[in-house]
Amino acid sequence: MIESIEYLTRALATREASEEDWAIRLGFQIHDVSRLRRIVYDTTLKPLGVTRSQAWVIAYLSRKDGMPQSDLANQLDLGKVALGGLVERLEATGLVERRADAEDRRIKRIFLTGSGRKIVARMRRIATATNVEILHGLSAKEVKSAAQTLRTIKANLLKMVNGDLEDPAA
Amino acid sequence: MIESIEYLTRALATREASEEDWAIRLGFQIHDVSRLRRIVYDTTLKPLGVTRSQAWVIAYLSRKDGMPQSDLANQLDLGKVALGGLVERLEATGLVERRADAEDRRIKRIFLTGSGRKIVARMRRIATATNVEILHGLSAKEVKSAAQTLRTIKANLLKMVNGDLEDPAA
DNA sequence: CCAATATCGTACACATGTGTACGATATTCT
DNA sequence: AGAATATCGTACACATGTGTACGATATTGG
Repeated sequence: MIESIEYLTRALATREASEEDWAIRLGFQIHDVSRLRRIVYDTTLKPLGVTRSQAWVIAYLSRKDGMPQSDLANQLDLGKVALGGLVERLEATGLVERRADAEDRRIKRIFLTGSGRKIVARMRRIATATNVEILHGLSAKEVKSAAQTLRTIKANLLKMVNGDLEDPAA
Repeated sequence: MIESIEYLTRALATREASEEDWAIRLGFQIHDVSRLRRIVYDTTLKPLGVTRSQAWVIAYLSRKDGMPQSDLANQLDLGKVALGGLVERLEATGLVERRADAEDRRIKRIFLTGSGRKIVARMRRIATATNVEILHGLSAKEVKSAAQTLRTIKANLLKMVNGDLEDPAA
C-alpha cells in the first residue's frame, strides 16, 4: 500500500531523472519514511502499552524529571493543550505524577513514577535495536552524508517558518 | 522551539561524532524535517482554505477522477473512516462531489468540482515554489544521494512493517 | 434461487494536535 | 497598595487518524 505513491515517482523516472525529479523524489521519500517510521515505532511500542507521543514525553522526563507542564510542552514543541491531554492519560496509567509547585501555585510539575521509569528503560532497549535495523545496509558515510543534507533542509525549513511568522510583522 | 531537541544531538557530538551518533542524529533530523515540512505546507496551504490532508486528496483526484472511496483510501494509505471524513468536509466546501455508482449501489465515486480543479492548480504552483526553497543551497548530487539513502531506509522500514505483520502468522 | 460471504461506506469511541477563551495566580508598574 | 499584564493549566470546538461494529449490497456456492 505504502508503495502505491511510488508510481508517480516511477513515472517521472522513465525519462532520465533530472534534478527536478530527484527533488520531487526526495520529497516523497521524506514523506514515506516519516510515515513508515511512525508505523514501526507505534508497532514496537504497542506491547509496552504506551503510544509514540506518550513515549516521547516520558523519555524526556527521564532526563529532566519534575518539569512544569508548560516547559515540557515547549521542549517537546507541543501546545499546552496537547501536552495536558498526554499527561492526563499518562497519569491515568500511573506512569507519571502531577505535583503542585510550592512556590508558584499556578505550576504543576510532572514526575516519572517507578513504573514510568521501568517503561523508559524498556523503550531505550527497543529503540536502539530498531535504529540498527532501520539503517541496515548503509555505510557510515552514507548515513553521515544524509544527516548533513537533512540538516541543510531543516535550516531552510526553519527559515521559512520563521519568515512566515516575522515578515508580516515587519 | 523546534531546535530545542537539538541539544541532545549536540551533547552527543561534543566527543567526536561516532557512527552511532550520526545514526541517532539522522533519526532526529528525519523527525524534525517532517515536522517542519508539515508546518510549512500547512502554512502555504492555509490561504487556499484546504488542509494538508484535503490537499493530498484532491491532488490525487486531479489525476484519477471519479474513484470509489475505498480505492482512494487505499491509494492514499488511509482508513476508510479517515477518508470518509475528509471527503465529507471536502464536499461541504464544494471542492468535491459524491456520486453513486450505477452498477454497484454500494459504491460512491468521488469527483472534483470546478472549484476543486482551480484549487489544485493553485496548489501545484505553490508546491513547486516551496520545493525550490526547501532545497536551497543543496547540489543536485547531494539531493540525489540523500534520496537514495532514504530509499534504502524506506525499504528497511517496509521490511520491518511487513515482517511484523507476517511473522506472527507464519 | 437462496444462504453464506465479502465489500462499501458509515457510526461510534478514542488518541492526538490546533486555536481560542478563561479562571487562578504572579508580577510589574505607577 | 492597586490596577494592568503576563503566565499556568484547563475547557471547548474542530480536524485528523485508528479500530470495531453494522446496515446495505454484491457475489458465490450449493
